Amino acid sequence: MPPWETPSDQLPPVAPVQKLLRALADPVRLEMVRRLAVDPAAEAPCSDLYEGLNKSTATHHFKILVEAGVFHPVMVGPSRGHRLRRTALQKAAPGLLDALMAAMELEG
Amino acid sequence: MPPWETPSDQLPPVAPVQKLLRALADPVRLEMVRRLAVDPAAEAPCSDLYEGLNKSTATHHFKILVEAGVFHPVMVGPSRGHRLRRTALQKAAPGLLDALMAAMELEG
DNA sequence: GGAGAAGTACGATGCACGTCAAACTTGGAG
DNA sequence: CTCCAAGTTTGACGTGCATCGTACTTCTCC
Repeated sequence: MPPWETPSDQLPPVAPVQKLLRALADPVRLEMVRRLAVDPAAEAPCSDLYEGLNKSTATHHFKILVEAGVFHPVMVGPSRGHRLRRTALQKAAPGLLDALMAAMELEG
Repeated sequence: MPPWETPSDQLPPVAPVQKLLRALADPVRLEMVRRLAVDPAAEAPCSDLYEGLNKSTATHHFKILVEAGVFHPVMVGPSRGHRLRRTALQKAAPGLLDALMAAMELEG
């Protein structure tokens, strides 16, 4: 079964804090997360999450975010895409995502 | 004027989120922060913040944390040490430190 | 079925960074 | 003053990782 068909209640666990931080501590990935975080649906096709970047580089970053449990691969219409695992993240690191978004908001 | 005499209201600004995350996304440094975070005084001599690590490596990590605005160099009795800049952090990234500590608590 | 778009897989490359050892600095204790 | 403990500085080394180009897969649409 391809990853984008995995039911939401059987997703792999979110990674430990340390790995989570490493996943978020890259400008490209942080921007990817931000874009999904401000999206009401919290999901978007791959190409909506980056710009001016080689496709293979983008895939690399997606992989890291998925393995950290931040993203979950989904189908968005005809294209592949990713969904932000809000509730899982909130459970594993309560308030972390909110804090990051707030901080990014503060500094523009 | 040596850095440990800088008055608390003239400390350099906390780094932008991205740099903050990079500073925290290392197991050694995260542990250093945790130790100060659980300390009521929020300060300790250098040697209390690490173990089994070369001194120069520790200095290297301290430098990164100071430059990110997480630590502030102070004198702790006769030795040098560091203080966790709680309020500055709370202002720059509200809830971030709490979220991290909570997450670490959750996973033991 | 064929063509093209959208992602993925795989190597290669270059730089950042975590680590250490050794030499230097500084503050206290005797 | 001398010695020692505690940190810092500097230089070297190895690994991890972000990036890219190219080749491959897989989907959609005609």
